[in-house]
Amino acid sequence: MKSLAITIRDIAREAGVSTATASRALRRLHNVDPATIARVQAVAERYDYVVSAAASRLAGGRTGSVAAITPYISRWYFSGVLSGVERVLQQAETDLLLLAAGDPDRVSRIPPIRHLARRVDGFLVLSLDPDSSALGGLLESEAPTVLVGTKWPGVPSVRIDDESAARLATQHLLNLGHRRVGMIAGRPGRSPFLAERARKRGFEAAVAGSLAGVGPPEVAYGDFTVDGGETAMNALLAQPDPPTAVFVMSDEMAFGAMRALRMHGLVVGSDVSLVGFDGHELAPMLELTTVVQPVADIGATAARMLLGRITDPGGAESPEIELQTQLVVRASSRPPRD
Amino acid sequence: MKSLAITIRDIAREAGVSTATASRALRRLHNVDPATIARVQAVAERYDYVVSAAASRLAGGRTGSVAAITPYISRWYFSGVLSGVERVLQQAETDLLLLAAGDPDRVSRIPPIRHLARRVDGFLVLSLDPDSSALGGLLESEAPTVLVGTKWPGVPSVRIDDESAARLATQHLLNLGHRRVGMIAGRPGRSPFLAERARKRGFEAAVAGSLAGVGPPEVAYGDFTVDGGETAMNALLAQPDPPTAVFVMSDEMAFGAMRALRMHGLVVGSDVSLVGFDGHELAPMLELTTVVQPVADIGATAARMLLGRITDPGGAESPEIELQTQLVVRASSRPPRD
DNA sequence: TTGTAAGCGTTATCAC
DNA sequence: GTGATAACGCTTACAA
Repeated sequence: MKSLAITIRDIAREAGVSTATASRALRRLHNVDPATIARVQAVAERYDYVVSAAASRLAGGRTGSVAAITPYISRWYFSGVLSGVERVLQQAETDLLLLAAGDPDRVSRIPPIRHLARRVDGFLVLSLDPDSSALGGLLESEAPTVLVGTKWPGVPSVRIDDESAARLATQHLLNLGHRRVGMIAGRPGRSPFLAERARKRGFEAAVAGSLAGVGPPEVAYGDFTVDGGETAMNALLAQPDPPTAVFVMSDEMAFGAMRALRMHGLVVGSDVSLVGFDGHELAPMLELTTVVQPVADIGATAARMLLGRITDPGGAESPEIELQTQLVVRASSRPPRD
Repeated sequence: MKSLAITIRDIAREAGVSTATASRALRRLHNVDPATIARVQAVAERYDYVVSAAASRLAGGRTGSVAAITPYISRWYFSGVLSGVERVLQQAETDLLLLAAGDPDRVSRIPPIRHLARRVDGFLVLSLDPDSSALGGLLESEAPTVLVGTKWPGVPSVRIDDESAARLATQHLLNLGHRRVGMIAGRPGRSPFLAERARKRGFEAAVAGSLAGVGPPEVAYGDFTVDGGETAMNALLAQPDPPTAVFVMSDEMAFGAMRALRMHGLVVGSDVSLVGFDGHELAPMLELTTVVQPVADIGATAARMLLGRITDPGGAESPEIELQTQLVVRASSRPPRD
């Protein structure tokens, strides 16, 4: 398969410079005559030439791509973040390598970082903690990395303040007058996701700081799925003294909880109040009160940060950016019956 | 930056063979002594060695990655398909390059195929027709390609039978006794998506073939979004003689339509019947009758086909695989009032 | 079946 | 500011 592709040599020859200069000009290095840059760029443009990432990488340059490591692809939060990531990378002409790690509780399916590091210029890690066995070596490798939805000392990150968002959401239920509030979280025990742990803390802090008379909260688990949310709500309703209001850690679980309530002949908002978390497209239509988080922005911001780290690894700072959330109140949360 | 990475030379030396043999052994070529293969593989394993994709590509080998070109990332259908794609590719130790093309009506954001072809071993194209300007050159390039959700002469593809699925869904409404049936499609005019055009045909065929007394169908457009579905339903209700049943081309639009009906004080299923298309997780909870399509399977199948084409380009056949759909009837579709 | 050696297309080093 | 030229790590004729 003879390669008919044109190479940097062709460009160099056509522009009347050496390949070395052509290479520099194409990368717009600073120690090149602006006139030369212009000429080379023009030729490249004319021939519709782009450097071979493989050759560039091999010679010690960039790969022109970054890897996003995510536990899931199709869940609402993750696909939303990835969408934002993609938009920014595309503009920067950087390729996106998608790696689905699968549930962190299960065996990881991610190839070792040191292998990947040869293929990409940097890493975007969604929700997974960098010390996770799935990410073995990420912290040691000096590869530019940005965390999304979690944080880690010395590593730049983009997230929301899950703890205070959860506290506010729960507080909203307490303010309405509810005294038996429950929670639907992802999974029992210590969650592998920092965000989930933070939301748990926020919920507990709100309950602990509330007026006297608030009973110990019931907690159920829905694994962040619709069906799981339904099961969890059923579990809560099976309690001797079920909560009149429930903080649910994701909108999708909240939708499932709504279904459970309906199956029990209960009316959302009247019999049991619900507050979700996410800002899912269907939240308005299902009248779900929820904490809206800017998923696409989160992804876009993280991607921009990563690109910055890649071009300027000197920036020793590791900012931890926190984006804003907003509690949007709808009919699913109302004062208790009595 | 001295590379501390171990190379094929190290492996070759350690195994007592030449780099050429090591290269062959690592790829398990057939003209290598099985004993040699075993020995080399063992050494590679021990040193945790993997070939450099960049070097391999440069030397004429595989890149070990494929590109998925998709209009959207976060919409239900696409994220579901991608999820299936990813699962298969991961097992095959093949990387996934994600390229979001954006809406085909708008200006394309995809880098020219001939550039991409240097970075990947093959293409997976979701929903976009290969003659789309966004995909300029894909058909000419001899790169292995598999289409998803569309088809094209001479190119292998994986899809469902959108036309007959739509016809069956519409027929279901007619069988219930509805005589004024409408449709909510994506966009007016000729859709850039073959699937949408096929669903339109299916709907029209059902209506055309129905008993006398069925009026000319009303059609509205919802751009495949929840909000769009709501707007479209409102448009249908504004007609002098609104339909009593509507075939909606996607579940998300159907959810929006439900919301519109509710806003008008109408009851889904009693006042107006609805049939969606997709099999969205929330369809059961919203009692939506819908055509369920196996999105993850579609992606997985396509990925497997592509991997096959890559390893064996000889397979001159271009199969057009059709996966099965299923009409799941729920409370949103019932006989008309009268 | 295995070895030798010539690239693959770029970047980095070191002169000029 | 620019030009030679040696890598970079691998695959693949061609030989043996």
